[in-house]
Amino acid sequence: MIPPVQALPRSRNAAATREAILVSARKHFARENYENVGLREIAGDAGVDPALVSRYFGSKEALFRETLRDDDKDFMEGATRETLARHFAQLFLDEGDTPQDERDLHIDQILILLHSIGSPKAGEIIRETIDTDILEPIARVLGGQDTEMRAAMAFAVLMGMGIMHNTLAIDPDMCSAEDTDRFEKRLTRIFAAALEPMDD
Amino acid sequence: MIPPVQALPRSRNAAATREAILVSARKHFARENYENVGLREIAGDAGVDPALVSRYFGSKEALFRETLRDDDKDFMEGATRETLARHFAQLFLDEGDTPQDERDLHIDQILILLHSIGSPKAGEIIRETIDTDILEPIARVLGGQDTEMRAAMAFAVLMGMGIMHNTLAIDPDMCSAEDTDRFEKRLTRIFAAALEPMDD
DNA sequence: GACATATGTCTACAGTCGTTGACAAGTTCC
DNA sequence: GGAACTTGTCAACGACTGTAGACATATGTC
Repeated sequence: MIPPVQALPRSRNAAATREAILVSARKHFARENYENVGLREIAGDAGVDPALVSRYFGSKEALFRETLRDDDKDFMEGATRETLARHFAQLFLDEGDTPQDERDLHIDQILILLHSIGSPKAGEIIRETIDTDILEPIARVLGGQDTEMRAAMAFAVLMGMGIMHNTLAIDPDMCSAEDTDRFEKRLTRIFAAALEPMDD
Repeated sequence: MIPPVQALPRSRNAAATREAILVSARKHFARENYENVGLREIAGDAGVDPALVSRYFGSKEALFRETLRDDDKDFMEGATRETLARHFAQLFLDEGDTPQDERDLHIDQILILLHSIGSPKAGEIIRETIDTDILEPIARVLGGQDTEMRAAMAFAVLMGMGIMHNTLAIDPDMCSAEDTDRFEKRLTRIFAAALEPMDD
């Protein structure tokens, strides 16, 4: 189903195999639940013995946490207070001008969040990640009243849409280009309602 | 942690114990992942041998499906095209005039959906439930263009907010009554943006 | 009371899981 | 070439899971 991450025999190199395991783990966690991903599958796709995973990362939980780590991740980059709503809509619609592999990493990481959101063991890790890597950056860009509230609500919308689209695979059929256009317009309108300060 | 559903010894009564198992299952699935809920826990809280669960419901999957079934469930009852946005906001804010136990059942069922959304085995069942029990009723009330799309987007918002609040327990701190008020206003505005027909 | 049936329990199986410790095979350095 | 170290494999443990079949016990009927 999922193509092996690293088929070629790797010369002995701790850093490289560690990375291969991490990449394989990201791929799997982005497709399935925390509890439904086995260390044996991760190791298998990385071309490695399952025991190595435990030894390199300590535990499955630690591996999962590592999976979400990203040193230079700022997905609000380039967004100003005025373009926020459109920025969010683009984020969901997979547009914008971020380089492809960086974008893929971000998408995988968001998918990981969405898939394991209901898992008690992964929950604490996910909560932290959302707090520090997502909500705070959003709130920092926002001005005016209720920055925390608005950030949380906007991300809630993004999350709901993401689950609808990726996890549940429920999509209103948008056959024509006009349909897509109206969807995008409405999406921007919703994000605006969540993000913009109250005017009354 | 979770108090036993039925502590008293039950006289032998197939229908009653079946119901007790179902109630216990609902409680557990509303608090944890599909794979993290064991038949032994469900049976334990129902005061019953684990084997009985398999015998009464056939399989864990079938039990889960039964958990979501509700013969007279129409959570759009009383909503008109004009009051929709407020109806949704009230649904989330736990207001309205539905009787308490019926409301509790609905909330538990929604929590079940949210918690196991990432589980591959429960996924198909959840998808069906959302389609027939939620999206279609919403779309039926809506008029005008893009009824499916608007229904899906409104539910996505509801789902995102629900996960934020219940599963992730992330809430913008709303200390004062005015905070809550502004939250409610914004929520209604978001739902309106998702539900109302485009006017341009 | 005795039988038949419905209801519930007990034991155990086959499978999966994460993790560990002993061992093998490379690599590096003297 | 041999020692010291790193890197990877193997086998297995203990804990857990959903489920099935044999068994026990209560209920209902004659």
